Parts: sequence; structure tokens; C-alpha cells
Amino acid sequence: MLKALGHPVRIKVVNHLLARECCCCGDLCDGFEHSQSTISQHLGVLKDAGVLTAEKDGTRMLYSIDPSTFSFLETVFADMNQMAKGRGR
Amino acid sequence: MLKALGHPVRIKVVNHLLARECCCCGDLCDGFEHSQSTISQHLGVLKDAGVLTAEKDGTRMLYSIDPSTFSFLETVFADMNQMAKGRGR
DNA sequence: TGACTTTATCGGTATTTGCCGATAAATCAG
DNA sequence: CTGATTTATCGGCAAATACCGATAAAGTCA
Repeated sequence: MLKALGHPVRIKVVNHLLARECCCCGDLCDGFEHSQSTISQHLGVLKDAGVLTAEKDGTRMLYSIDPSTFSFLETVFADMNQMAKGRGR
Repeated sequence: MLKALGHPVRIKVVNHLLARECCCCGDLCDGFEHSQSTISQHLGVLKDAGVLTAEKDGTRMLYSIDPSTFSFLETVFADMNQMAKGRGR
């Protein structure tokens, strides 16, 4: 999941989706300086990593943030933060 | 930073350091199935990303978790989590 | 059915990454 | 100074990644 998020285009996609409820691939292609196939591949990476969910809507595919993603990551890093702080004394 | 953390060896290094205060490269090499140069390179990546701090101690280099790392990431993902939740209604 | 829209996948290429062994650099002990 | 220890860096190679254009697949609508 961190590997999936560690790419500038994919982070941009995630920020887009955080602001916009859900998007289809074509919406994202506009305003991104990459081809449709590239964006589709990045969406696939994020979906496989569990960051996004996908739902068919006619010929389109609607992508949304998986709501559990960031609460999970928040707790993971909160735990690591606790360990890092506790470690210091 | 996410890119730096998105590698199994580097995550293992981070977990090691969370449990052990600080480590030199040689300590990490034991128990890791990789060469010294590989471990050193991963440490360099984590240091460049700001995840670790380094301090010289004689001929050794002592690496520690940068204490700000995980509190920063915790707040980042907390914010994203809030955005994701608020988005859903 | 046929034209059109949207997305995923395939083939190919260039770049990046990960890994190693060897070597250099720095420090310490004797 | 010499030899030992520790780490960083270099050169090289194999594998993974990122990107594209072209094409296939699936759905919509007249």
C-alpha cells in the first residue's frame, strides 16, 4: 500500500478522489499530462493495493477511495509514533 | 517518504529501529539476508527521505528513527481520513 | 445492427531500482 | 605506522517500473 502511494501521479489521483467523491478514468485523464492507458494502469495499482474501490457504471468505471484505507494507515503510523516516542527514554 | 517506506527490507529496518533505540549498519546486516552494501544503500534511502537520522560514532554510523517522521505521517493520514469520511455524505 | 464511448490490456521501450562484489575512506587499537 | 573494523560508494547487471500507442472488450444509443 505504501509502495502504491509512493508515486507522484498516484498521490495526485488520490487527492483528486478525496476532493471529488468519485471519478471515472476519463475525468482523471483531463488535467493529467499522461495518456489514458497510463492513468488506467495507475488506477489498477491503487485498486490492487486496496486504496481504491471500483464500480461499473455503464461503460465507465467509477473509482472511489476505500474508506478503510486512511483510518488503517492512521492507526498504523500512530502506533509507530508511540513506539518511537516511548523508545526515547 | 512513502516511496522510501514502500519496500519490504526498508520497513523491516524501520521496525528494527523502532524496537532497538539505534543501530549501526553492521547490526542490521546480521539477520538480514542481504549484503552490507545493500543494507547501507537502504539506510541511505531512508535517511535521504528523512525517516532516519544518522550520527557518527567512531568508525560506525548510528541510525535512529527521526522522531518527527511518524507523527507527521499520522497527521497526514488523519487529515486524509477526515476528508474521506466527510466526503461520504 | 452499427456507430460511438469508455476502459483495460498487450507489446514494446526507456528508465529506475535492487542487488552484489570490490574498493575506498575513516577510525581505532596495538 | 600497521592492521583490523566499519561504512559508503562505484561499476555492473538483472529485474521491475513507467510510459506510450494500438487494440480489444463492454456498454450505450439511435
